[in-house]
Amino acid sequence: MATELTIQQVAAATGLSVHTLRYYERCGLIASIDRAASGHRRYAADDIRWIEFLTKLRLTGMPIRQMQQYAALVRQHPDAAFGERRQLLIAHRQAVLQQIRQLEENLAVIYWKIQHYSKLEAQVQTNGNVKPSNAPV
Amino acid sequence: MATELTIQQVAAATGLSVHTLRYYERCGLIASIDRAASGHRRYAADDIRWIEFLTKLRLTGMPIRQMQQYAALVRQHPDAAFGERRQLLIAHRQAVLQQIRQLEENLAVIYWKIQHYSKLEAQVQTNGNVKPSNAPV
DNA sequence: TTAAAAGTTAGAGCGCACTCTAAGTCAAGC
DNA sequence: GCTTGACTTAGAGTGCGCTCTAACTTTTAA
Repeated sequence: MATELTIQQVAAATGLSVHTLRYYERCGLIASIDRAASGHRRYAADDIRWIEFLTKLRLTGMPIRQMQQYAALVRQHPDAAFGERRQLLIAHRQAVLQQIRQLEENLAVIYWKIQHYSKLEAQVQTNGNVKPSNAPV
Repeated sequence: MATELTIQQVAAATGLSVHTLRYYERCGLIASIDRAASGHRRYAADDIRWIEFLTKLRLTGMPIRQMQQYAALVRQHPDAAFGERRQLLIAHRQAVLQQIRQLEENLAVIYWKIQHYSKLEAQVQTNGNVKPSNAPV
């Protein structure tokens, strides 16, 4: 096929480093990549798509271990085990939703604190100082 | 004051381990905690509130380094430097909002994939197999 | 009074996810 | 032909954020 990319091109395309690409292959996240006669890796379009999906799992906080499980399912049963794969993704989706909820909860406190500082600053502008407080600042 | 807690009580209250509490103090995230005559730490209510805020920063992904900067500002200028502290939190808020956006973007792909697996499974139910595809699975 | 539990410190160790190095092979341009 | 840069491997190193250990002291409950 015409579109066979070198490792460096794949790095540029996916945002991963060449080191990380080799690391992912070594630890089983990526199946063995085709080689040129020289032994150099030649990535196919499918490989790129798989790597792009992997990075989405990573960016949503899935640990390498779990990605390895998922990758193993895909590799061992390319045309089956959809139920298992789906279950794994559903569990992950739950984790991500939970993570977003937690971020939003804590973010609310940060919003509050920023506003609080605005008020204190305004006090400094008018009074020259702030009245003592025992609240954590 | 009546409400002076031991390190273990604070661990239970905040969800941090006693190790982490000592570590946070050692690296300057928490100012020196009062000691009993024995040398044992005695945490005041204010300390707990500060630690709770710290954990919100951590849980939203703020690195220890940045928390140290923030803690230093609070410690060095307890009744001033509101502008600087506010700027730091505003920058962090931006980072968190960005993080949430990214999670949501990638989550959409995971949703799609789950649905895709549902369809493939349905195909297996009716056809006994799936038609070959060159899309990454 | 004494055993067990909880506290202290300095410093070592760990798990994760990369990230880099060394020593060598291969490819592309002058 | 030769240099420069990209590629290969196995394995070592890094940074982060804890987490644990060893050796010791203090508190608590039986």
